[in-house]
Amino acid sequence: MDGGGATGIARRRIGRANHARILKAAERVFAEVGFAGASMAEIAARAKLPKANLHYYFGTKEALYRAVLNDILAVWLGPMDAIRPDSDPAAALTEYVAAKVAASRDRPLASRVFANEVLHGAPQIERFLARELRQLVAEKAAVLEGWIEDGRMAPLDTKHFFFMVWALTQHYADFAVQVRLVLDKKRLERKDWDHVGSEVTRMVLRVAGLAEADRAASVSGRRGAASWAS
Amino acid sequence: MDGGGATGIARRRIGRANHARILKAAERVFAEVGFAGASMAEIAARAKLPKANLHYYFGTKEALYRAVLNDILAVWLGPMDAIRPDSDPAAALTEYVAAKVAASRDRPLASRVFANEVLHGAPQIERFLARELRQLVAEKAAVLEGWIEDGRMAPLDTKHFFFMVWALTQHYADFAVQVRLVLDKKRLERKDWDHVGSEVTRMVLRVAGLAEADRAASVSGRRGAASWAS
DNA sequence: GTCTATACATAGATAGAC
DNA sequence: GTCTATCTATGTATAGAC
Repeated sequence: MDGGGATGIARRRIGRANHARILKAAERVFAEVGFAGASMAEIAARAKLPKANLHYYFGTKEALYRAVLNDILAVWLGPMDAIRPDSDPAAALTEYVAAKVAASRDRPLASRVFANEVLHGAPQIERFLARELRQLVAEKAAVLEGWIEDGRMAPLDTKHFFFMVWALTQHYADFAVQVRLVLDKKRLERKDWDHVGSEVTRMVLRVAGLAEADRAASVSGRRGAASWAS
Repeated sequence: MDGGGATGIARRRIGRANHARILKAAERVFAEVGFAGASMAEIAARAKLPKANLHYYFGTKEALYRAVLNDILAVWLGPMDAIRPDSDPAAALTEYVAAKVAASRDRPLASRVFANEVLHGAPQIERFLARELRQLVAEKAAVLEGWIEDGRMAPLDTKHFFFMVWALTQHYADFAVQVRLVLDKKRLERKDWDHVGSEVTRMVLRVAGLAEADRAASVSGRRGAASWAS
């Protein structure tokens, strides 16, 4: 990591800037054509840097790809923080879905890189999925199970419930072209994304037995608050 | 397409067998590593045929890929036939979901090839998505809208409802590795797939306001049959 | 730290004997 | 119709001047 003639400070500042530029360009290219389809030359062109610089900073194409994935994984699980034992179920799920939809809207490239990796067998993140993700899902699924036992949420398989939320929300990033073509839109505008957010939220809340209609019924006394507990 | 010395019949029989072997091997390789990652040499090895034969039958890698996609598209939309105006909504949706889950279970490779294609911008099937798929969804969405108007189904955005069913069911083929690792299973057995089927069906019916609990409530008189129509 | 030139491997595709 | 040998392009990675 050392060499050159500039001072350490200047070197690091330039280094960080280039590092970030390369990561950004790489995320775009990996998202567009996948790991196998991406070429270092294309990434270098997007980053407006010579090809050799990429190898100077990251060594190999695989190492660069892992760096991109690493950036993604940290961001990817953040929204799950909304699920806590003391949260109001409807509010927590609404917040979780909103955060996941926002992620698909604001970082579709990250979603596609992740999807491509898993689609092809997760060769680079298998351990992450088997450990961190598995552990996190186990924890959050336990929270939902607590809510279900307390009659605060409709009974369901909590792990498959998470699969549903992921599938639904990430679909709008990963299958964006299909969504766009079926809806016959040039691109999704802000209002379209707001609509996606409200529709997905509605679906998730209905699955959890927490939709407006259900809650209204509950409030009006037609269905007791603990009616799911039976 | 003509040459050789064998009779037309024998030639075609051998030709068809090889044709099918190549398509099968190609589907597997394209599913595993994507279009860009697939090599004609690898596909030839899986089909146990010399590389040159692939070019003899299909010309180019892209043409072979299109042939694989073509086989998939026909199968892919079949399940939508279950959605008809005169169907019972709950029965039709149950049948539709069951067929889509069965497709993910029985033809996961086909699902992954399709997912990979769409994920990377659908360069080969853009026209199909913009025409056939768009038209089909418009038709079937209209059927659901009819059910909603008649108070036979909860109100929702019907096109996004289809996105939900696709996302949910195809998730189990496309993200199979993640599902397997999170659930800590070596592989999904028959009973696991049955469980997936019942959970996904339950979720979809709840979204449509047609779940057991809702229907029971409806029968017991706590909620009128037309309560969704308001 | 940066960049040009290049080594070496593998890709898709085809020629031409059988 | 089948298959071996080969052409040409492109890919990753690195050497070495600056």
